[in-house]
Amino acid sequence: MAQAQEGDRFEKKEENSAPREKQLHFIEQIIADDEKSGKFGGRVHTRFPPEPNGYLHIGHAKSICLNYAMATENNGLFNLRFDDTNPAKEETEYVESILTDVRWLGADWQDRLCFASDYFQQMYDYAVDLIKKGKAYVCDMTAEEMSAARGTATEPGTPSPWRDRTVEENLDLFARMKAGEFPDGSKTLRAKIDMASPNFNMRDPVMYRIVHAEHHRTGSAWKIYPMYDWAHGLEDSIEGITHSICTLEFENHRPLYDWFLDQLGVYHPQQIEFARLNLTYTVMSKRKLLELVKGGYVSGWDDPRMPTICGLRRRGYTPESVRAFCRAIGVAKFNSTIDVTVLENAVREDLNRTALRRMGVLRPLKLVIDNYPEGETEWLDAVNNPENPADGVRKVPFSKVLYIEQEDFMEDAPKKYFRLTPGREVRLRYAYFVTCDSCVKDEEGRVTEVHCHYDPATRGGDAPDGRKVRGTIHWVSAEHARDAQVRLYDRLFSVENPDSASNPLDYKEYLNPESLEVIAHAKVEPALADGAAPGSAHYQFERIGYFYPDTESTAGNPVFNRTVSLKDTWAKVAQKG
RNA sequence: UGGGGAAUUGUGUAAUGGCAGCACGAAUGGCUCUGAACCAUUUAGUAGGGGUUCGAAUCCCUUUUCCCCAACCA
Repeated sequence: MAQAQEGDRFEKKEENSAPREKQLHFIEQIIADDEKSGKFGGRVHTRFPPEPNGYLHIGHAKSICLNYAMATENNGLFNLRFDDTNPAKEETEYVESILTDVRWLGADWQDRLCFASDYFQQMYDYAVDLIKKGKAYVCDMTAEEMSAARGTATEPGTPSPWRDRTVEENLDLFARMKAGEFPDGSKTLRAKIDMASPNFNMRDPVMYRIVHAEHHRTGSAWKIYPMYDWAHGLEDSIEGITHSICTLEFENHRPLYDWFLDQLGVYHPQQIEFARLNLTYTVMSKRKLLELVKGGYVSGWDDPRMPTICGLRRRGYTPESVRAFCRAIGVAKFNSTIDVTVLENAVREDLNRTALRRMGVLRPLKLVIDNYPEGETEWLDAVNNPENPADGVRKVPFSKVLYIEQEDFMEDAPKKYFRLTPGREVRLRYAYFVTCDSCVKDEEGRVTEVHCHYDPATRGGDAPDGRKVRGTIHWVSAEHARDAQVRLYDRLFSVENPDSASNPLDYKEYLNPESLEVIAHAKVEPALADGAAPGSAHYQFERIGYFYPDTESTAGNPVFNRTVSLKDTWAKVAQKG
């Protein structure tokens, strides 16, 4: 290697070792470049454009977070816009839910709540303009005829017999379409582009169709409705959007997006496509989610097993955790599938910092402390959140008879089992050290009761002589325990990708029959029952997992949804044998 | 059999001709009044083949695989 070249390399190295800017993903890079070149006058304005025909899911969250982040990180603006151009599928119910979900996620559209339907007149005027330019025509073909004339991948389509109508005739017909003179499906307005284009989207695409239906906002004012390709670029243009971010399947549509805006000579935003989110063990298409709801496979859009925003919310996911997840998965053009454990870890990380610790026993087993005074109750201090001392301490009642978790006792325990087993001393969290003496069994050999004795000197959970115990278990005083229903959720599907070709059956065949387990009578400490109102707090049931009061929960009838379990190293050890 | 995209450790994502890095997972150890959290260490990658170059994940050629497109849906 020559000296000079060594020198070059060294300089490069110096450059690289300088403190580097945050690494940008490809959309951030495009925006940074545009700001540098002054392409949009340094402006950044994004939007999230849902069609109100279903509930938002985690995939939409990726898009919302992306668009909102691009705006806020660049001192820009973010619009929420309903793409309500198809009255047949859209409903106010969906508008309401979308508003709630976007707000919950924390994306703030300020005063820019937009509706495509507000632009219908303007779009109509633009269409008239296009007709006058000889770039659009009214076509009388039926949908079937049009499909047959579209051609194939290798052969061009055949031009519509109506393609060369005069401007006057087109203007007249289009006005009469608008006036409602023609039945559904009898005529369309089409762009006159290129029937031989290798891109089907350019083979004279439909701009307007006739639909005599009630629109959720404009009522029966309109008899014609714009198609997506025609409408979307106009919506972006009208709102002054700079970067129109959408998913990969619209890549083929970009030439058309550009064509319409160019023909009109109006303000022209830039469409950028990224890969939509796929998650293991679930489905993400609106059609399939709708089917799960309508078919009663789940309890509703907000069933905590659903990947919908409202389902995640009801399950106990926080907006912070969903945002952190969206940040973690990145943005690219590669069609990837994210392991659902990434989502689970995101909520664990957030809830570990913030959730209030409580004790609850899912599968109760009676523990009797033989040497503890009958009828006595002590109120012991328990830390609310060791990750945040400011959350303080609460009192937990302790007495002679307790409930512990069935799996925290084993009569014949393997060596690595640190919990209760005859002869072993463990700590009752925040209470006392107890040593197991014996157990009582029923006729079938099931353990019904465990007996132990305690060391009064270990009150609060510390041994004055400094002796250690390997295991600490949670408990609830039997006398003070309150009943709660606990719902344990598992993945909705039993295979990683219910949609994949490697799983040839209908996706519903792969529904996980054990995705919901209801525990009718869990035993929880009083503070949990008192804090069981919906939305009151996120909890960690110590050593078990994170739980969140269900929307049906009341103080008198507590219901907790398990958001996610704690990581369980012991389960792995036990499984290995 | 046309057009448009894409391929980097198990997963996801950087490196824009110059040390293949980061996160998550996993494994191991430490710590611990949660077998959690936390800390430390380890693990493992440029789809294949050619070429250009002092030097290629990056540029060129070629092969393979995957995704999207022929709704009056978005």
